[in-house]
Amino acid sequence: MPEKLPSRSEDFSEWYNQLVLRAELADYAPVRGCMVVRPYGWALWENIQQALDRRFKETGHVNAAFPLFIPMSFLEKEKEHVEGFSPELAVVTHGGGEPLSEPLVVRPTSETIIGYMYAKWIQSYRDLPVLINQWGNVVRWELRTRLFLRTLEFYWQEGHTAHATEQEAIEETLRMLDVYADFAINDAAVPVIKGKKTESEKFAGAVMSTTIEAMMQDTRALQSGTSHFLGQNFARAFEIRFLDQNNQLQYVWTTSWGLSTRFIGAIIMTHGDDQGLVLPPKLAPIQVVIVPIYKNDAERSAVLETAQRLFHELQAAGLRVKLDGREEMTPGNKFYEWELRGVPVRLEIGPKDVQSGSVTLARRDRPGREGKSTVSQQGLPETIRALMNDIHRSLLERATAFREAHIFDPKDYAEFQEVVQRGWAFSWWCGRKECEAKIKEDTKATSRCIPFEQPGGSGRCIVCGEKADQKVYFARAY
RNA sequence: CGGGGUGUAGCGCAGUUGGCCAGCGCACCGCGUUUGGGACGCGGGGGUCGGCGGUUCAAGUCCGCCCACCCCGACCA
Repeated sequence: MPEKLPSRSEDFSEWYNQLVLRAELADYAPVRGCMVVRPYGWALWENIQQALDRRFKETGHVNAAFPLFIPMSFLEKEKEHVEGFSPELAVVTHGGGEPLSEPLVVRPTSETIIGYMYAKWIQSYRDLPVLINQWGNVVRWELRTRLFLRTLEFYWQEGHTAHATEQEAIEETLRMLDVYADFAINDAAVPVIKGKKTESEKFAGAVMSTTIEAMMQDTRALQSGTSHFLGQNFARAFEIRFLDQNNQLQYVWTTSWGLSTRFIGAIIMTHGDDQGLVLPPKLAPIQVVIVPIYKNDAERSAVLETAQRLFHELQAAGLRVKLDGREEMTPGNKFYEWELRGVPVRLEIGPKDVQSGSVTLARRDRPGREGKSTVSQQGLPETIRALMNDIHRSLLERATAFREAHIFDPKDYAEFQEVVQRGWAFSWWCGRKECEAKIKEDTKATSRCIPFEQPGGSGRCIVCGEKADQKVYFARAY
């Protein structure tokens, strides 16, 4: 039978790589750094999309689609933007067998081409705000790639909004960060910390970048979603102007915000265990798997009849259910397989259950015997709903407790350098680039965010000892 | 792009100082027996040994070049 997964403690990154492949979330494509998202992985992504899209619609956004190709000159219109992205651009120089008069960039993000269109569409304050989101793919020519975490091409959504006032654009930026945090916590059971990026970590072309940061089980940080206040930078670059109520020509204020398939990596590394994936119930492609157990034909037909009846009952109750009727595989083998693939709830139905009107329930967040219980077939959908809520709650609690146990408040820089190798440091920082750079140089840890939730007061910079009025999370990051 | 490593069946590997027909485990296909935590028997299919060139009577094995991938650094959602 398939060998065991490497354990997280012996080799976390190998655990991750093998898990992605073996759970059939994704596979390596024939192009270096590119991945194929397999049906199971895509189903997970579709559930993420639905959860987010619903929230985008609720907050007044509409979807649209912009081109994959962007004229090179567009990128060059915003100075910081082009400086940030030019090293990682894929550029198309030929089309239809002829050299192009102007190279086309495969979009690394769409601020520029959307800015160009907004300039055409926006004339008056009556046209504002523009609240558009796009689901799509982008390409960034990364040097070191990992499935889901960093690939040359990835799937995401990017929201792009334009507003009449700075205030309104900042509010939008923060509102969408809240949407991400709400999704992460309440749908993915991934606890996140909301905050601001430092100058050196912010998006190329942004005035302010905000982020949700999550801690993986190896204690590294993963930026799981970002929302940017772009000020008038792109408005000026693309002449996005409107006439206000006083007939004055003004530049709009824009925002952009994105969450990518990287989030799948966050789910894997937040909840996964040594048996495999542990998917949060609300996003799991299969929420309940039914494994029938029998020895002979008589048992087989009785068990399958019950299994099918319960399958339809659960399906009718709106649960994503799978009945695993494969004849060639033993139940034990199926248990291992569905555990590897992270299905939150497993239902075992055997002759004894048929007899007594019960089923055996196994919850994925507690592997082995410990997670098993026998429950009545009566009211099974409700029982399972309650169980899934409990699983969600316990995943979130466990991940939060893990994170809290690995956030440190080092007393001095020596201790800082030590703790940042086994967790995050939450430390005072004076705000100077040099101190931030020294940390990166000495420890490979970077500033993750300046959390909105601050202890208040002031302290001394962990590096230079100068007065500091903000505390910052520092961590090694993906 | 620098440092290190690996390329033999889908996956994991073995293959002696070069020697006849390139092997093993798992997976896969067929038949039968099995099935409450990774079943078993029998029978099968599957290979330009990463690529190109060289040395040799003879290359998976020796030499050169190239390619791909993995790990470590510089860039990053």
